[in-house]
Parts: sequence; structure tokens; C-alpha cells
Amino acid sequence: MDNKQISKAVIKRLPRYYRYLGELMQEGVERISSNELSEKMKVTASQIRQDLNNFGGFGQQGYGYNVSYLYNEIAKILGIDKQHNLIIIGAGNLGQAIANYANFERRGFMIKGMFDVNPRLIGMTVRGIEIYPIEQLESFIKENDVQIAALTIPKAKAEEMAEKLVSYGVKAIWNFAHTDLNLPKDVVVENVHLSESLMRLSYKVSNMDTGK
Amino acid sequence: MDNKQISKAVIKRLPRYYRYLGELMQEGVERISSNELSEKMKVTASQIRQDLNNFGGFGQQGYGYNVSYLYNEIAKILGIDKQHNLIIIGAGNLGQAIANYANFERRGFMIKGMFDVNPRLIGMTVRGIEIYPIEQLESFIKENDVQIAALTIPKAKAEEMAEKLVSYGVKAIWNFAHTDLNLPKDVVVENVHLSESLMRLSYKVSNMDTGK
DNA sequence: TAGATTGTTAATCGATTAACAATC
DNA sequence: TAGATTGTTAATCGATTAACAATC
Repeated sequence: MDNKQISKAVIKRLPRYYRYLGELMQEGVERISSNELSEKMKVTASQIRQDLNNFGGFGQQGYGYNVSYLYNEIAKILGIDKQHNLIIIGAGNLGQAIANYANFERRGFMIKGMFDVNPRLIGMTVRGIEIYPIEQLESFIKENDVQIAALTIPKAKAEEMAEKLVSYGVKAIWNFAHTDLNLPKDVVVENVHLSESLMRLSYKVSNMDTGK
Repeated sequence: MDNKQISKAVIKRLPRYYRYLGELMQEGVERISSNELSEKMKVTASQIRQDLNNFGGFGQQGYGYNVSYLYNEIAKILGIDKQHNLIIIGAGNLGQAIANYANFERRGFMIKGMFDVNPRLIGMTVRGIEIYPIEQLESFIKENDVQIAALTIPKAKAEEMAEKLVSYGVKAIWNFAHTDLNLPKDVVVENVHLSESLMRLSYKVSNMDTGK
């Protein structure tokens, strides 16, 4: 719809704005200036104004930003004002941890089912979400209009499974497998590489400034 | 030790280099040029050479890089050649998922124990890792030389718990709680905000180029 | 109206890419 | 030695910050 290309750095910050605005709403705060918000979030006020102005003028001179209005506008930008149907591939601890996080539903992510190869898990439910055998994947995706699949299986099978999911109509993959997926470029991939995150932590611990 | 400040962008890429070099080693590849690696990883060869040269000349003109040498050097930079003692706070699905990921141990991260407030979990083990009551936290951290704590508890208690951990001597927090932690700046924090990751995915799905 | 604060342009800073001399 | 490829400097690109006119 929009034609201006928004930079990755801006997109990365949007969910954090959303989180802070949600907290402000809960505290009953009605309006906030870029300056106040910048102090809370520890970023520059200039960056906040620049970021938001990528999407339109949400503020008002002399007043600031209306918290709940801005909150809702960011939700629209992020697309979390609409429902997304999601399945989880791999019903191990990580898959179950995701299934158990009820807040995703409040953001419009409906977890329709989980899938696993382990016959002992089939038929079990996690917070009311049923675990199905892989054999039913194709029909399930088509019948439930599934757009997103969370991939929480070992990396050895991840690429193959991702390709299968795409061929069945999945448009986006939330990839927890420790590997990069090579998929057609109209398929969206968001990686969560926990081992890389832990290594970055290790770097920071190991190379901490001992001065000061 | 080193004084030149390495940029965050470089650090972020290091674990990925490490992963690719590990795979090359497994395939028995002995040497690789920045150009070959750049094609595999889909980054520019120039970036690879620039990144690595932040830490020293690991390559050789006319030859390229020795895979296993470079692999080991990156491990040293990341600090994963040394052992790190780790505990997990919160023995729910996410905590257990981390405990179950055996590969962390191969990278030197020894999971010494898990902690939870739920009395029904106390005494249970996950892959040989025992779940202890929170009351034993302080003594356990001191006795086991724990440097890193993975925080997989709800955000309401996260800040308070993080402060406790720091006061007991923990130097780094791997934060899975959906909140920012405000800790002294000599404490390392690495955030894994899954809900933000999912929102970024949502943005990409919602704003995909329909052209082409 | 005067004060406050945005929206937006310009200046600065940092990161990426290109180019090539050094050297194995 | 000639060819290959790094290490490194210079050029480009993009992102952040500063500044201020517009305006509520």
C-alpha cells in the first residue's frame, strides 16, 4: 500500500514503542511528549519523532502524542490489529512454551494447533491447543487459513519442513531452528537463534570493560 | 585487554560466522576465501574481511582463511572457549527448553541448576539438571561460581529477581521476560523478547511487497 | 497570544562497500 | 615468478542526532 521503504532499524524499534505505550496506557497516562518518552526508553527524542514520522504525523505541536491513539496506530502498522492464524511445528518444550504464552492471542495471533512426529504426543493438548500428527499438516493448513508457522524442530529437518510448509501455503516462518532457511523471497522469515544470542552474551561478559 | 572498540554490528555477526565455519569443518573443508564464504552466507566479501580484521589478520594472502583456525579464533573472541556457569530462573516450558538444549554445553555453558517458586517442581530434574527452591539461590550462586542467569519468569517479577541475582554476584542476565531491566551498567544483559520478534514477523507479513 | 512541542531539514556520525597495494 | 586473495584505505551509503521553523 505505502510506497516509501521503511528501514529495518525503524521496524525493529516499533514493538518496543508499542510495549512502552501499552504500559503508559495501563498507568492511565493520556499524553506524552517525545522528550518524556525518550527519557523512559533511553533513546533520543529526535529518534522517536523521526521514527514515527515515517508513518505519518501522529503528534500535535505543543501537545505531544496521545498515548492510546499512538498505541493503536502502531498496532495497525505492525499488523497486529488483524488476526493471524499460527501453527507450531514441534511440540517439545519450546513449542509448548510458545503455546503457553497466552498474550500472543491478545495481539491477534491465534494458535490453531501444534504438530509433532512423536506418536506419544499426538492428541495431547497444551492450554487447549491440540497436538496433531504431521500427516494432517497439509489439510490443516488449508482448512484453517494458516499464515504463520513457528518452527521449533532440530535444524536437521528444518529446511525440508519449511519448504513443505511453504508448498502448503504458509506465508511466514518464525524460525527457532539453528540454521538459515533458504526460501523463496516472497516468504517471510523471522529468525530466533538462541545459541547466537547466548554467544553474544558470552562476548559481552568476556570483553567487559574492567575499568570505571 | 584489547582497547579498540568493536562495533555492535560486528559482534552481532560473529556467531553466524562461527556457525558457518562449524558446518564447513564438519564437511571437511580446510580453507575458504572471503569470496566463497560471502556467497554461502549472502553477505559481501568485503564485510567479512573488515569484520575479521577488527580482531587481527586471520587470513593469508593468496590462500584465504584456514577454516578450523578461524573457527577457534572466533570461539576465543566470543569467550566460548572458556567455561561459563549458568542457572535458569523459572522452570516452566521455556526454562526447560533451554535446559534441554544440550548443545549449550558444547559451547562451554554449564547449566548448574534451575530455580522455581512452584513447590511441585522442586526436586525434579530435566536432563539431569535439578530444580531448586528460590530460597537456595544465594548460597547456590556463591558455591557454584555462577556468572550467567537465564531469566524465564513473568515480567512482573523480573526486575526484582534480576536485582537479587546481581546482588548475589551474577554478572550477566539472559533476559526472556518481556520487559527491559534497569541494572548497573557493569551487569551484562542480553534480551530475547519473543513477543517483539513475533510483531516484527507480523509487520513483514502485513507489509509485504505484493509487486514483482 | 505565548509557550510548548512537533515535523522536518541539515549536519554528523557510523557502517558498508569498493578498490587496490601488499604479500603469500 | 605469477596468480590469488588478504588487509586496509578511501568512497559511499544509511542512520542518528541536532536544530529550528511551523503550528497547535
